[in-house]
Amino acid sequence: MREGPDIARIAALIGDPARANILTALLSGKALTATELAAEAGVTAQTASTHLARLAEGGLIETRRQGRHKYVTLASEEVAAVLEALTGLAAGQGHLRTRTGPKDAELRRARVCYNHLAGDMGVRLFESMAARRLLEVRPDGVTLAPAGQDFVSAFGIDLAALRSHRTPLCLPCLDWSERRSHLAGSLGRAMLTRMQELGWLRRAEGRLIRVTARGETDFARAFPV
Amino acid sequence: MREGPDIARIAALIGDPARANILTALLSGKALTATELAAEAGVTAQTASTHLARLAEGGLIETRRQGRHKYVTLASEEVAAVLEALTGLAAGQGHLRTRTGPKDAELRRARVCYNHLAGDMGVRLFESMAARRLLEVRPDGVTLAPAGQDFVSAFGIDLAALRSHRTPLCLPCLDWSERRSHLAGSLGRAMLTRMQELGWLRRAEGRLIRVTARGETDFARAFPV
DNA sequence: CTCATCCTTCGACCTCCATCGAAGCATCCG
DNA sequence: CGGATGCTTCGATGGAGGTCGAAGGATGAG
Repeated sequence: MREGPDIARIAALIGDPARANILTALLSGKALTATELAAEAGVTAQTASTHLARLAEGGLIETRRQGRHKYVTLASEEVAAVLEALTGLAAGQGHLRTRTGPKDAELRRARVCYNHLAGDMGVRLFESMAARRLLEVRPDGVTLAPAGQDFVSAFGIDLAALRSHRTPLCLPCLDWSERRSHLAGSLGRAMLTRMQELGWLRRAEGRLIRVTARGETDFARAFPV
Repeated sequence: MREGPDIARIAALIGDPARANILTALLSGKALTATELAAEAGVTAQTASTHLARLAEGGLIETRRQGRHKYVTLASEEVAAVLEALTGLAAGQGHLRTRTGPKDAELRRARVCYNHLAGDMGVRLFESMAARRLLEVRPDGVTLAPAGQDFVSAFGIDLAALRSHRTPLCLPCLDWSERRSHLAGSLGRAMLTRMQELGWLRRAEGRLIRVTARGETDFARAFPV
């Protein structure tokens, strides 16, 4: 018997293939219904129901009832961090469950990581803003510099509204495909949705993102390397 | 059936209490023998043997035979990162396996995280060096600045010897107790052992570290905030 | 060589739990 | 009010795997 937090309890929850599929699907940040998750995990609605009950009791997901639907999201960014760390370790071992299809290349390029932009594009955005001193990167975290506030507002984001939330504005998030940081936090979320508004990106199935032709050129101009 | 890395396989390995105990014990960075780990996990030698075989086959640990002893270490820093992330999540939920003894406060103060200094002291060291520009902290990683090279050499560390290893020199590592970064990588390891040579620290049982009186004052002088 | 220590393999037991069929609620629609 | 959809609970089944006793190598000590 050792002291310390009970990591086995949490790891065992993630350790079932059906539940791991559910959690991975939720990494997209979208709130999914129970039946959608059942299909995603490849099990019937009954088994998915018991899995969701377990995950909720274990504090990994949060559920919210709306009419006769049950919407499910990850409970916190920390849960997402654990999942990304696990994904990174599994990917590093080269143990893929199925052979890597053409989707994987797209997934490495641009994808959604708990509601913010990840992959190659996410890293480019983060590093471009850091290099131009729009973001202050310090060991204890990332903050938005004064010049960055002007930049972000000009980009079409309502900073005051973001600050009214309790969630932190800027957070770094380590990428499993690029092994470099990208921008998380409420600002990361807002920038992703803003890019969709601008018609730069379109969400495909799962956490995949498709970049439009205009998005390609405008992104390169707005976030030079 | 989803694409992507197989995180369930790894999570299931961590998800057994006995194996989780073994892995947590290995977070100290020390190479432990199979029987020591069996005692640590609270199981007999036979069951520990099968667990170790599974963990090795899953790529989480590495073993090395020396005489009739079998020494076990974690396979990589990435494995340690996953374990620390899980520990952080579990600690955040307040789900402790046993009640927090007086040891916990000491553990938060100074401990060993896969062979480098973590806890409050680890964070202080990292931030002191970053503030004095001895470390260059950038979004894609941490490097040792020229001034930092002189500092580290004066501290009594053979940089050339460290560079000859394949492992990276500097790595940031997120702390579960402090939620801030501290210094990992081969330099982090070297600094920990150097502090032990200087008589600043003494290793207690597990991953706990005791700070000597001289270490207290000398550390504050060498790494001011 | 002989004994002790460390570790592994084998076999048997037993518990846990993922899964699905069937039925039961709750909600929305017409 | 029915009928349909989304979700949950119950019960039975089956399989996976954690556990330990017993026995068998392998290594080192005397």
